[in-house]
Amino acid sequence: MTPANASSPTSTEPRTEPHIDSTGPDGTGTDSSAEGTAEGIAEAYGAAPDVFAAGCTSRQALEAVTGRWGVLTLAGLRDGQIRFNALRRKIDGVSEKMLAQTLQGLLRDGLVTREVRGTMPPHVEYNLTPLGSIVTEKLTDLINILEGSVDLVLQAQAEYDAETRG
Amino acid sequence: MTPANASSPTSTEPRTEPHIDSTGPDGTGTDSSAEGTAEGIAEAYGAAPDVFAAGCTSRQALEAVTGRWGVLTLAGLRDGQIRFNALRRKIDGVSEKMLAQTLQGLLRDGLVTREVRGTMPPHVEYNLTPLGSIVTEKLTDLINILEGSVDLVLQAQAEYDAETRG
DNA sequence: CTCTAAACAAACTTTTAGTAAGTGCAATGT
DNA sequence: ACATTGCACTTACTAAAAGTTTGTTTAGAG
Repeated sequence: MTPANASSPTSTEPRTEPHIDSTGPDGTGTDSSAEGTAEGIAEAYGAAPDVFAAGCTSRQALEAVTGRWGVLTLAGLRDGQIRFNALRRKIDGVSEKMLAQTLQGLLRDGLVTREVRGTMPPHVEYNLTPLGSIVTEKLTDLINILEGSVDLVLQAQAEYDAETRG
Repeated sequence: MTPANASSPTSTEPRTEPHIDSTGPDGTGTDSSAEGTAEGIAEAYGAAPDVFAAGCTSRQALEAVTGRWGVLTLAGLRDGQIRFNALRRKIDGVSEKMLAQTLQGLLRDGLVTREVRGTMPPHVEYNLTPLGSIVTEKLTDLINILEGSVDLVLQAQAEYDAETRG
């Protein structure tokens, strides 16, 4: 019943779509990435985007944002532009690969910008786009709530563990 | 330099901590889950929680919330209590295992409640806790932004793909 | 009686994340 | 002078998640 979705484009992985170019070799067709999926088609015809639908662009974006390192990456950019390795040092635990991949995903969805400065001692600055800023504002709210609720969370965890292990 | 963290407690996986019970066999010690980590200790001494720190409880909670299915699960609960399979049908693409795991993680962190009704044709209702409601509010804002920005995202994706594949 | 549905649990496979190492070049350290 | 370090990545390889399938228990429908 559940349609076996062969390609599972998840979170931060740079999504290289199958790209069914039905417009011919000249490639002048408007190329919306979710082409072929039911939601992609519905979207193209003006249907309301729905995150609960697996193929919806909004869900793809959500996955880029809320993937393992998405939130932290965006939060790391909230104080203005920052270089790759500075961001890496800021986010405790990210590997270079994951940060690069996450940034590429956010870049693709138009949430961050990338600016290459000096040619040779590589200097690259990342920053938020207007969309990225709005999204990051909400994420910052979320982070503040969670940081302010550690006591509550810790208590809930203790209770849960006591019940579970009993 | 980067300390190789052996145990990586991630997102939705029901975290069964090593549980270093230094209080003896009676186990009366207050058991805050991040015990042993630098951030856990700092937290216990009243330091401000920081999501950027790998061992912080707030980050654990963030990972439970923003994990692959966390946001969608919480969003699925925003209209009030709902049964397991109803939630599963609502969230296109979740497997039973993942939904159960995600719910357990959110349950442990005190974001959702679980209520077992009739004993035998299993009837279980899930709902948000006050904390979960606040968090879900912010997530709903985020979702609305993303659903309202599909055109922008689609455009950014097209541009990115054109540049990348060029 | 057989079948379905609910809410999971356990075993197994596939996908994704993390680790380690390599790249090219310049500024520092010894 | 010569090795080392830092920058911003990429590519192969390995560990850890997510996903799939099957099984469980018990009531009610047909």
